[in-house]
Amino acid sequence: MKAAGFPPLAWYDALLELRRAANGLRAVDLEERMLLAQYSISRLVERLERADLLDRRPDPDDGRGRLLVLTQPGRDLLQAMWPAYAAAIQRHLGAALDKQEAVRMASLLQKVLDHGLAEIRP
Amino acid sequence: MKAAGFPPLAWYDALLELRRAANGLRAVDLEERMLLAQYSISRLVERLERADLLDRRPDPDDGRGRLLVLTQPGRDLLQAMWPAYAAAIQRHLGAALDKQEAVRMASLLQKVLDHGLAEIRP
DNA sequence: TTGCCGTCAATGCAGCTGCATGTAACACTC
DNA sequence: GAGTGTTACATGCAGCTGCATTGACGGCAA
Repeated sequence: MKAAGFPPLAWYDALLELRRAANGLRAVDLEERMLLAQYSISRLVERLERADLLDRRPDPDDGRGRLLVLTQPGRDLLQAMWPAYAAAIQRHLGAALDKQEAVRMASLLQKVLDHGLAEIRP
Repeated sequence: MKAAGFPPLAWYDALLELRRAANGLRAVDLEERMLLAQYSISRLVERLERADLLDRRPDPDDGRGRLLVLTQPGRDLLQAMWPAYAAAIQRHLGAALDKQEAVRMASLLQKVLDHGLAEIRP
């Protein structure tokens, strides 16, 4: 799935969410949007910061929180990544299932997902 | 999916394959049976050996190969693991999909899998 | 025999997950 | 305002993946 030489897909996801939220996100918001565990977000953010793709600054409204904000390199990378990923997704999934099959697959996976979430947050 | 306090599912798989092959397997055979990458097998085996679940001995017929053989603790663990995993699988998948849905899901996943393999081993 | 190539396996590096636990800041109650 | 509980985030530990490279051996052809 991963386009060689490019950062992981999760990085793309995270950067995308940050770009959508013009004023930065708190980690907890990113967690919700990405459906990742708290510690996964924490470490993902750590790597992204190390790669200079985002800034992690204190939240003025909540001393516990951190505001995550895209850096310019983050924006640039986001721009550069999309074409490669679109092609990979098409290659690996698009080519395997036709439209109707993809819809069925999505609906089945959604059922599993709902079930899983129901168990996690009852 | 993981039953708390038990080793990972992959360990169970590996031990099971070893038990099936009465005279031990070479790593390359385990690789084929588990559909894991060469380095994944190598490291999985390393951990299993460290946990004293298998022995890794030189293959008399091929100086490059290693023969993987279950130890007694390996056999015992295998015995102990099954009930817990069966329950977990039922809980997470069995309860989410009815029989017909499960069959559809399996067939769709198989298509994706076939497609992926076709690309990897053309 | 020697030389080359392919095969079997190990390993460094980096990203990711889950579990458990720790720390700091907030919020609510008495 | 102190005590108690909750929330936001970080982190140690261990298992796992993928990529790239290496080392050792086997097989074969010149």
